[in-house]
Amino acid sequence: MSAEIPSKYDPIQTEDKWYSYWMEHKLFKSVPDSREPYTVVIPPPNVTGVLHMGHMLNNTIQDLLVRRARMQGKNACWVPGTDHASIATEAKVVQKLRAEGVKKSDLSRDQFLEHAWEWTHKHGGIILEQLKKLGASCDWDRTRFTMDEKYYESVVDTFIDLYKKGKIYRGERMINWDPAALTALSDEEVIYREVNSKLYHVRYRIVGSDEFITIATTRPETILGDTAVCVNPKDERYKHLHGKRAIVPLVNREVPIIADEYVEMEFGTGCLKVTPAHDMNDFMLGEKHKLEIINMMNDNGTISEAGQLYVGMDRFDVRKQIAEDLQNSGNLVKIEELINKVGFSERSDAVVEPRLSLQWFVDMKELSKPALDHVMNDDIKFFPSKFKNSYRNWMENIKDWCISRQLWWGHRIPAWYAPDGQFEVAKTKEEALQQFSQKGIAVDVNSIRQEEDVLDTWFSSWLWPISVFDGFYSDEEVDYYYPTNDLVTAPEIMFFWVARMIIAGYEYRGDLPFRNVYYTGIVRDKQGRKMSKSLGNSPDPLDLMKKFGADGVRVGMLLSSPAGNDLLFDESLCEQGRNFANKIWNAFRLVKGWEEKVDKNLTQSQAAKTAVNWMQSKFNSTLVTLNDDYDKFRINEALMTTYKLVWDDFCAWYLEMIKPPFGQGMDATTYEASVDILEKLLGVLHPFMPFLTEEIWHYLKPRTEGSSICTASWPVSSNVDSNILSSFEKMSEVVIGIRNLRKEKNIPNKESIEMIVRANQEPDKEFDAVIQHLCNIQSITYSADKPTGCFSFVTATAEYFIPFTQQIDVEEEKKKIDAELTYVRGFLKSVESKLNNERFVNNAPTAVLESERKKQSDSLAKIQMLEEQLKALN
RNA sequence: GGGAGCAUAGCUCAGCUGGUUCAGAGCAUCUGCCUUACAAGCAGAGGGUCACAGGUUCGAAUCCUGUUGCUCCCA
Repeated sequence: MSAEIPSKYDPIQTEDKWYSYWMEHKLFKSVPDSREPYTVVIPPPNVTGVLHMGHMLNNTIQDLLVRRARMQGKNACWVPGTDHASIATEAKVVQKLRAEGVKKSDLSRDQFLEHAWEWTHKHGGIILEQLKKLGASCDWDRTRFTMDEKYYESVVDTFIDLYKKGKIYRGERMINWDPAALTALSDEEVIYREVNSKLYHVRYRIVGSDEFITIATTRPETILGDTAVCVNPKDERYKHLHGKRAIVPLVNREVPIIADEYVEMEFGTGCLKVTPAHDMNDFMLGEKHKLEIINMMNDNGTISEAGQLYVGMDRFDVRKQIAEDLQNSGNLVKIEELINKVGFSERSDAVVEPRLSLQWFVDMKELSKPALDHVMNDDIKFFPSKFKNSYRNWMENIKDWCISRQLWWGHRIPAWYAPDGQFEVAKTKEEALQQFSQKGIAVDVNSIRQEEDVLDTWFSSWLWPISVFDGFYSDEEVDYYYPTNDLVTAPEIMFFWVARMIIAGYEYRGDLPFRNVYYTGIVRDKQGRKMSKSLGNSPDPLDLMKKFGADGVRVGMLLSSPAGNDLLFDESLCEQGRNFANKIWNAFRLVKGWEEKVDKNLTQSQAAKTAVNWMQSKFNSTLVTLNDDYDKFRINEALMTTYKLVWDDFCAWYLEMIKPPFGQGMDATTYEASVDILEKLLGVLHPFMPFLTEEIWHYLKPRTEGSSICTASWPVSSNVDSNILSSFEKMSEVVIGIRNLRKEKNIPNKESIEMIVRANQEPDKEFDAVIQHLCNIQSITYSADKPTGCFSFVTATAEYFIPFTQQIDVEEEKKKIDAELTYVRGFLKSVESKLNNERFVNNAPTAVLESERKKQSDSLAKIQMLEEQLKALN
């Protein structure tokens, strides 16, 4: 046997073999049937993305949940797919074309889209192939893409529906503008970073006076668009200026001096210039105080005609130039260094420009209400629940959602414009024409044109849990699989995606999209830095899997990642995972090796019988804990529970307890029980380590073609004998005592010894045979008297004696007993101080009191034993 | 500026409704072992003022208040 089964587990060979087997036998395929469904939809990765460590963590957890559910007999359905990721993908295609010397502006929309599709077909789906290496048990027949024909249609239909309901409108609003990508961004696509800036102090002359007022700004170029100066009404320094006017330097425009609580008196000079067209807060001030709006910037970040000066220059060049010009005109008071936060585009990394722009919006106020309520009342549960707070905070202050993007790659907005600018929202040009004519607007096929903009990527992904089941056009699948069960995702996209799926779920299905949301942490490197391409600190997941095996990496990922906490990734975690795999492998080799040593004539030894009984109870009681860990999404604890059950209980204790002495055979009863236990262990291990467990499962017993541990049953807990569990605890104390004694006294393990036990209560002999087996003890005798000429050690309930095999150091022994006495006396003192406290005795619950009294009597007995030992030595 | 969270062993974290000397786990470290499944292993050991200061209580890592430090989200 050992010739066939290698001594080290080799993951590379087995993984591909079993993944093909699983695919071949369609073990992950799901179609609606009479079973309870268990559904998970994958957070669709970018279609042209490659697998990174974040995906590894996220998909390992999903696979774990799905595999367990499948074993529990549920109809497990994990839907994979990809997202068209409009900005990210378009940027990549633009970049690729540029490298080939083609500018996007030289192409027509259709030509560009052709390139984009080509790119998508070439690079799309790589990531899905990589997920298979990880062992992901998705139903690949269901793979969806957010720009699939049907999916595209559902996005467009949703737009039209919301428009008809009055939830979508077109309007001029302050939006985040990306001057590099030339597109609007949603608030969530703006990343704020601290940068070193300069705070320019600029003085404005007061009209009709020689007095100046000094404002402070980090963006002096926007002076060109100033339409007011603002101070805090409570600010004594400026009270005399309320209602007066100031002159904007260089452009010499007269603007009002207004007062508003918004101004912070402590910041800068306590005086603010107001540029409503180029700052969110200034825009609000402008609306409130009815200020003029001067849009002094072009979409590419250069100064427009309205700016009067520096027309056509870039905003950052102007910033330098205007500082000089203000200096020359005598208006620049001083420049301070300042660290402030500046918004950058998530995609192009350009400094975002707040800009007034005509865009499409979703009115979120009403739509979001059920989504808030159903999370707050736990219809949808968040794990960990702390994320409910930020969710509520966001939902209660929700802003309208800017959904138009000035891009080509994506779902084109179904709006049609007449030459005069009037528009109709309709699915097709024909319908649009009809709608125009119904309103008496004379247009024809050639005069109307479709909106150029596409929709925000998230406007398609928010339909994901419905659209993957064709839920907008057919009930068959969606009625069965929806609501899905668990969503596993990163907290970073709680607002982008999770919140909006919940909104769409209630709007279009009248029901929650998923019952539980498990938020994973961010995978960071050992030093706590985010993994990124530029830092080069992210290992390649495929390399890791080659090195440690997919199972090893899976275990490594889960070892230290409690829900919502960041994971400080270190290869040594995968090493630990690989070592665990090897440990299981060797345990299996040991058990399997006994198969040919089974001797039908042998009867089961008492030690083995006890061991089997104990292991069964231990397994069953641990399974209860394990199921509870899963139910509470304590994933890493579920792993640790399993890890200890296998490594400590099964390998370190059980296998040693039943291991026959060298050269002897194994009885059939114990062998069969062991195979049975190992099979159950493989069951609870399978979600963590699918490949290894499948390999061993097939070795362990003859299996029929097509059978798999993937669809074997998750073990069911039964019969927990709590007596044997507590007897085991006592036994392990004794065994550790003997091992220590042997070590201290240099009594080799091979030397068989006697043991005498003096118990202060009815002795627990349950594990005596096991103790003899584990510690090479010839006989255990019980005695009321104290034997002489022995080493000894003491547990809570008994005293153990091993006869001397050589001279002993009396002083050394006395020292040890003294130390133990000191400890137990201290313990007793702390217990008695409680018991002597009348208020404790009167107030503490009976159970607590009783346990204290038990402690008292146990330690009194122990002290007596130790004192006697000491006396005996003297 | 607004909101949320965290602080426990060298590291990563448990510690659920206050109650075993409650101060735990895994890893790392140290010591001894190549013992016939496994050195990717076995047997042991050390290591912490539970951030700080108060308070509530018979009893606080746990509940309350303040302080300090850190993180995240939002503007």
